[in-house]
Order: sequence, then C-alpha cells, then structure tokens
Amino acid sequence: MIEKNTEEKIVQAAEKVFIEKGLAGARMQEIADEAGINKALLHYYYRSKEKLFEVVFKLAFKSFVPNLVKAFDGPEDFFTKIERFVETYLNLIEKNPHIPIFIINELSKNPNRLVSLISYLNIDIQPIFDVIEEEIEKKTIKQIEPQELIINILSLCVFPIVAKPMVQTILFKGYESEYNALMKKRKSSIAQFVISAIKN
Amino acid sequence: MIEKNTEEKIVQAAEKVFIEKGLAGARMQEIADEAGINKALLHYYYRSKEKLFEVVFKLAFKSFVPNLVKAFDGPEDFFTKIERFVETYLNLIEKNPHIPIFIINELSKNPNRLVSLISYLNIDIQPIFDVIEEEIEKKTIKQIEPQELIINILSLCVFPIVAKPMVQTILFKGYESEYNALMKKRKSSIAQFVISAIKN
DNA sequence: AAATGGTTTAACCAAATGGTTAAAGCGAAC
DNA sequence: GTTCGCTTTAACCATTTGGTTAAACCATTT
Repeated sequence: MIEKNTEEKIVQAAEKVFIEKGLAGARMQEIADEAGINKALLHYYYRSKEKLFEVVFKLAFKSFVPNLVKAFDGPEDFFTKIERFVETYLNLIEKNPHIPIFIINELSKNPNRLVSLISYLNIDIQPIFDVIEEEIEKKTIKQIEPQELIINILSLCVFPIVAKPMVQTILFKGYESEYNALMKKRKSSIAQFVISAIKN
Repeated sequence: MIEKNTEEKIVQAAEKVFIEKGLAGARMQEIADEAGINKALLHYYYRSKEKLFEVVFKLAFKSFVPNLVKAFDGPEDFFTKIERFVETYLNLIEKNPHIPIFIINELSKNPNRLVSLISYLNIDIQPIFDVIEEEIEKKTIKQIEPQELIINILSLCVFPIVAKPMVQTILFKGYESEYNALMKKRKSSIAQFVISAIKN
C-alpha cells in the first residue's frame, strides 16, 4: 500500500462516501474516518461539506459524460460505431456502477449543479447529431430525431444498471448470476436491438 | 379546501417531502409543517421516521410496479399491447415524474426494502413472459429473452424521465419546451422503435 | 356536569452534525 | 538550534434533529 498524500486520500474517501450515501446521507466524520484523518483536517482542506461535494460531483460527472461524447466519434461504419459505443459505455459503467445513479439523483435534487458544469466542460454533441442526420439522408437508417436515438441508446445502457435491485428481484427472482449473465449479453445485444430498430 | 383527517394529511405531507428530498434529506419537522401539525403529533401517529418512510415507500412502489404488470395483459394483438403499455406507463410517469427516481434511488441505497415488499405484493410476471415466448414461437417477433425485452421497454420509458435535467440541458440546450415535445412524441415513438427492433 | 379517552400542543432532551479554535508537530531555511 | 510556515490534532461550540413528556383540549359517554 503506497502512502497517498492527504488531499488525495480525502478526495478518494469523499468519493466513496458521497457516491454511496448521497450528499444528504453522507457524514463529514465518516469521510474523515475513511480517509484516516481528523475531521478538522478535512475542513482544513475543504472548507465545507458542500465544497467537497462539488469536487466529487464534478469528478464523477467528468468521468462519465464527456467520455460518452468521445466514444461516438471515429472513422468506422455507423452501425459499428453504435456497437463500439455500447460496449465501451457498458464497460465503463460496470467499473463504476454507482456513479450513474449518483449523478442522476443529485441532479434531480438540484439541477442547478449542471449549469456551472456544462459551461466548464463545454460538451459539444453537435458532431453526433451530424453523423446521425447524415445516415438518415443516406437512407441507411430510418427517420428519427438525433436526440431521440441518443436517448434510446443511453436508456438501454444505463437504466438496467441503476434499476438493478428491481430488475434482479422481480425479473430474475433475486438471482444475481442471471442478472449478470444478461448484462454481459447486453454488451452486444443492445446494439443489435437498436440497429434492428433503425435499419432501413 | 376540504378538511382531511390528520393521518391523511400526514401521509400526503410525508409523500411530498420524502419523494422530493429522499429519506436522508427529509426532516420530520418539515413534514409536520407541510401537514400543518405539531411534530409531536407526527410521532404520535408514526413512531419513527423510518416507519413513516416505509409507509410512503410502499405506497410509491405500489402505485408503479404492479400497474406495470396489469398494463400488459388484455386481449389485443401483441404489438398493440406494447403500444398501449407504453402510452399508459408514460402517462402514469407524467403525473408523478419524481416517483421512479425516488424508488430507484432509495432501493439502490437499501435494496433490502424490496424483500418485504415483493412477498407482500406478490407480483407475478410469468404471464408476460408467456405472452412474449408465444410470439417468438409464432415467429411474429425475433428471438429475444423475455426479460430483456421487458427491460428494454422499461428503459426507454423511464430513463428519459429520471435523467431529465441532463437530457434537457445537454441534448436540448436547456429548452424545456423541446424536451416536453419529444416526451410527448415518445408516447407513440417508443413503441414503434421497439416493434421495429423485434418484428420478424 | 363529571368522568373518560383519544387527540393535540409546548417544552424539553440527548445525540448527532457541520464547523471552529488554539495549540502541538514537524520539516526546511537561516 | 531557532525561526517560520504549513500540516495535524484534541477539544470545543452552536445548531439541528429525531424523539419524548406531561399537560391541555375536546368530543362522547354516563
């Protein structure tokens, strides 16, 4: 175990606690304990809970949303792009399964957090819109609003992960192995589903 | 304004506050204020925050999940069933847009809540599985695991609502009217998307 | 009209919580 | 080795929070 510096330890501990418990449910004492430091030291580095939370939220958001845009460019065939995007994104979520719901939930409780983030990250999805519209013009895919296609792909990727407890319990009688098996299969089947839906 | 009895007022106030703020973010004092009563009276009716929360959570869950199953039986054609299901479900969500994320979030923080609920509600999705498998045998739709089809339909319905702030901000430059327009359109387009994807 | 019993309230309590203070540690510069 | 300045800690503080208590209220019964 390498000794990390205090600031690093704090951010990592804060990520763990905030993502697990949310802003309202997290406790500064728990973050301090998790980081192996004094609560006063925590406040020495980050003046308030809100400030520390903003750092964690920004990191979580950055790790998910901009990658989403990048995963969609590249030189390949449009359908291959969709396949690659789904696989890349599902792998990303698999590694951090609690981040999507963390972002969604905190944003639903305070949508204002977005305004400062978007201007700072300046996300440009126009290129993705262009690619989709091009395919529609080429008649390789059916007429669909670019936004709607993106929403559909994201829905299919993200929802089954954030709703895992319900899906696993109700649809798989509680068996995690069966849930996991389907999730593995979906790395390819989501793209096939989408392609079947839009192919001309 | 009709005078409701105290218990009713409490549950309604608790629903509002818990669904808006979550278990950790809600305050018993706020619920009492919202109900127009004393905090001691709140504890007179519901011994603890957790007990009151369980009542609210059960109500929210009941209003969503069992209706989901019911919305899928009926005598019509399978594709019509999908169309009707999506429209029914989207209308339900439209009326209570914060409930899905409330359920998803509280369940992700404490999946244990489900075990007591499922035995009490005894939800049986087998009929839906049967209908889907029948269609596959009749070759009206492509081979797909029933669970996966259900997940796909639910994903397309629920995700855009729970992720509204992100979708609206990133995909629609913040314009709620454009977001709303797409959501309205989706009451029919989701079903078309799904049908195109599975039709043989 | 007095007793009864469920309902409602003001006042209170202990624990938890975010945050502060003042002093102690401690490595680098002189 | 003493000073300087950043880092770390123990002790502390004010407020918030879930929950309790004892008394007041009030409609019904007798």
